[in-house]
Amino acid sequence: MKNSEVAKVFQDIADLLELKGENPFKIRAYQRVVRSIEHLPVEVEQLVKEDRLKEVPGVGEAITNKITELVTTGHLGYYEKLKAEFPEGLSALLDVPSIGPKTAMLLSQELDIKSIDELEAAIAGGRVASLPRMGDKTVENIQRHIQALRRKDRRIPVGEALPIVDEISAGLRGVVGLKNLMPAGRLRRFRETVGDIDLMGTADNAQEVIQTFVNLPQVREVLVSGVTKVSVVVSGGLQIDLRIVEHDSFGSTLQYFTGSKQHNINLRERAHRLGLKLSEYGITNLATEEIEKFATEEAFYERQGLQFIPPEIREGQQEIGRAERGTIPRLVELPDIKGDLHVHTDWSDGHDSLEAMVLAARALGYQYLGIADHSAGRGIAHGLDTERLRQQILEIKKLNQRLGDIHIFSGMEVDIRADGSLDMPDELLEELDIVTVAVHSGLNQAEEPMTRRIIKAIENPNVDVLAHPTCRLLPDREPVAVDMEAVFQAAARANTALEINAMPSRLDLKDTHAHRARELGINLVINTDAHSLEHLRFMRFGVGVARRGWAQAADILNSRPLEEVVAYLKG
DNA sequence: GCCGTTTTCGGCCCGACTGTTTTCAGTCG
Repeated sequence: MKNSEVAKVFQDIADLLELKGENPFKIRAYQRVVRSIEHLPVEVEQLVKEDRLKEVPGVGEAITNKITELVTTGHLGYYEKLKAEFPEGLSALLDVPSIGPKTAMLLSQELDIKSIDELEAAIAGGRVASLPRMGDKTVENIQRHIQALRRKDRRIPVGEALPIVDEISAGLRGVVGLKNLMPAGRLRRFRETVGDIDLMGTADNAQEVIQTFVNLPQVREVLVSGVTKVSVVVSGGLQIDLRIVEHDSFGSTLQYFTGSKQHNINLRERAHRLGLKLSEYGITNLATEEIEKFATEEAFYERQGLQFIPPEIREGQQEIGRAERGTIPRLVELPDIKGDLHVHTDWSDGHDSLEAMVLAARALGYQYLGIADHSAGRGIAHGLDTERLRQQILEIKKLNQRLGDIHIFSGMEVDIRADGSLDMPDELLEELDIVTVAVHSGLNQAEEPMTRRIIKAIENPNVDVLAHPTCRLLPDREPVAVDMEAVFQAAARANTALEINAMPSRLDLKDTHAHRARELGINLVINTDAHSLEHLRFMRFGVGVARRGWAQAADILNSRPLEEVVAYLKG
């Protein structure tokens, strides 16, 4: 049973306990476990086998027993019993913002409503407004939220959101006295998708910033406009909240709005034990009632005796304990990246020429670039056959002689066929500097053959890198069915590197996978898979994923200098 | 249901907003 399925069951349990009006702390305990499971680098099933569930934050004896029952029998008695107490589908009402457990139960008990459709019908019939504490405004509000939910409430990939922030920031650059403008929330933590954008900044004159902001050409609608906060919808339907705060409390405010929620809860619980109270305004000494303000996050963490915690790892897992002991590593950063080892050119389905891609990489300050056009099996992508690949190898040789200051690796993104064989003969692969392999077709294979297929490719001695290992596409296409733990074990044995594909729609490996691969000592490589010059800039998204997986520069193959990469590829 | 430099019981993060209220319940982030 997959972690996501286990997490779903416990999320359901939390929802049902809410409907039941259970002890809120018990509910929170379940919610905490859901978040822990979602961030787990290993499969829950494996932890059960090794009797290590207790190591997961928030998992105690009772939940250990429940998880064990669930993954070993595929069934959880407690959950089934709980479900039977409520009408099927009732918890779906909780998906509507402004409807919580109390309202959902009221609607269910008084009006026998158990779906969003039924709720809409009841509103239209005026039956909802007749309930106690249900005024016109409340009903209107619910209706609006249902419509928003129907219209489009999907999260967008971080790679689409960040360029919007860049544009907005550019538009606000002219405002005098505006400082510290930056995103908070999921975006700052580089979660792979975001629902809206939180922007924060400090200013001498908040009103001036807000006025400029609401008049930006991207702004389509202003939802709320207050003294220090404004919410707008930009073209494309994305909501952006901008908050302007005081310079001297920016640190604690930014920290608060960056989250994650679980990180902040853990931080506050700890602060409480130290006699302190944390809020977005600063740190209050509980004994003296005095409040201390913090202009920077660094100072905010330091006051609590903690090492600075990078936003990408603030997920309420191990990070606070590590910060206490001062053992948070220096995570990889964009400037550490010395090259890109997976780009396409117009030899296959890329937009730009080989030389143009090389020059663009050089302009980014890279020491090397790996060409990885498709193999012939990708007919639709003008994949290269053996003849054209030989020509390209020659072309790259000439270019390497002509340009002294950047090294070009000749390589290929070779298709892994359904049976695990490669779409290019081994003799030719031996001539290449770097061989990257990837699955592009037959994505619906069952887990067992798919796993065998990928492992067979990983174990080919000519293969250096497995690209976008799960083939998922954000926000819609699910990853292929594959036993990732088996893939990791095979990659570790064969010393094959695994790619973190930085394309915003891929981000594959994802954070938890990168974490696990790193634990096993597998080399990671962050590639853009660029199909045009502009795509080379996707690198920062891959770096974000690597950081979320706690990766250091030493874990990333393409953060090493040219000589070391050459040595690795020869080995 | 979890957890411990107040350790096996008694706590459990914090503040704001909204709407329906006349003192607060419910929801959210």
